[in-house]
Order: sequence, then structure tokens, then C-alpha cells
Amino acid sequence: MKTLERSFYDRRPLIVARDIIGKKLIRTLNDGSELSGIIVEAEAYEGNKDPASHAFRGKTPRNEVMFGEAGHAYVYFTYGFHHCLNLVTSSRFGKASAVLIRAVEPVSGIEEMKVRRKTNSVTQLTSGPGKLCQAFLIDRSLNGTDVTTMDSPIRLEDTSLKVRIAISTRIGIKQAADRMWRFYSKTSPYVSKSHVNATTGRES
DNA sequence: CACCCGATTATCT
DNA sequence: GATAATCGGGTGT
Repeated sequence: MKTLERSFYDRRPLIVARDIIGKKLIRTLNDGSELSGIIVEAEAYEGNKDPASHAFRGKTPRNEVMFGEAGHAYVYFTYGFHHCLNLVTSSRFGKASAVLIRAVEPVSGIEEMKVRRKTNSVTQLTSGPGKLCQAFLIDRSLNGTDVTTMDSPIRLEDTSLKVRIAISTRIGIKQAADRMWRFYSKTSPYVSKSHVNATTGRES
């Protein structure tokens, strides 16, 4: 399967957020080893037209990647603990749009992810935006990375997977909380569920 | 330069 | 359901 090119990302974020479900995320480390997973959850952020977006109030040092070319990674640090991975989408329908990758289903490098996440529970490895960045060793040093080349440390591959997609409001935001801009695999056990107890598996 | 709080997670009750 | 952990971006003084 081939690396997704810029034209994939250079569309409106709602389209990309839906279409990115089922694609494979591949992280190549400095030693050449690979970690990968199938994207099962993503959200659209429409830049300067979206009150929930970091880019809503204009360009700052943190969000400037969002104002650049589609197909680059926007990685930010939040809550003093976590990194989140976004992919910049088209600027033709409003400036600075991006898609937040919220969860993947681990495919390869699972043993290494377990070490980094300090758990043996496979469903806990990458079922959340902060979790997957920890598992995939993604931090701000990768902010701005062009993800459209074969040798990029982060890239996406096309797949032939057919995924049943569900739609909902976005998670963890207060502004524009009613917009149905979250897309996820209807059947995947790897979709983020922050209200689910990690050890008991019970919903609270 | 002080203050507030966040596109989260783990752990406790 | 609630909260601690812990950093730094963004805003306003």
C-alpha cells in the first residue's frame, strides 16, 4: 500500500477526518524500527472558523504549523503531561484546519508500546490522543513534520479496509460542543473512552 | 510577569 | 463522579 500524498490532506477537515478512519499510521523511529496502527477515531478542527480550534484566535508560535501547508504534523503538549497528534488539512475553505488523531488499533510494535505505556492491556495502548502519542513516541520534536514522504518519521498508508463509521460531537471541548465533527469506527474496541475505568473496564 | 486553565489520563471513592 | 498530576501557552496587567 502506498503512502498517502498531499492531495489526501488538502481537502476540508471534515472530509479528511472521515476518510482517515481505516488508514494506517506508521511511525519510523531513529533506529529504523516501525510502530503502526489503524486509525479508528479522529476529529475535525476548522481553524479560524471553529471556536474549539487552537487557531481560532489567529496565528501564534504554538499553532503556526496549522497555518501552513496541508500534510504536515501539528503536535502540541497539553495538561502538563500529554502530546496530541494532528494532521494539517486544506486552507482553501478557511485558514488553519486540522484533524486530531484520537485513537488507533495497534498493528505492529505492540511489545514496544507496552513498555512505553507501562501496561500489558492492548486496548489501553493507543485508545486516546495522549496515549497513542506516548505509545508511538510522538512529541513536539515532530511538530511540523511533512508526513507525505516515504522516509518521514510519521506517515500514513492507504489500506483497503472497509470501516463502518459513526459520528458524534467532539470530546473534551467547551466551545462549539454541539458540532458533529468526531468520526470513529463503530465496532472498534480501541476507540477512546475516557469515562471507562482502565482496570475494571466498567463505564462510570 | 502573574494568572488561568486546557483537543488528557490514571486512580481513587 | 471526582480529582491529582504538572507544564506552558495565551491573555491581560
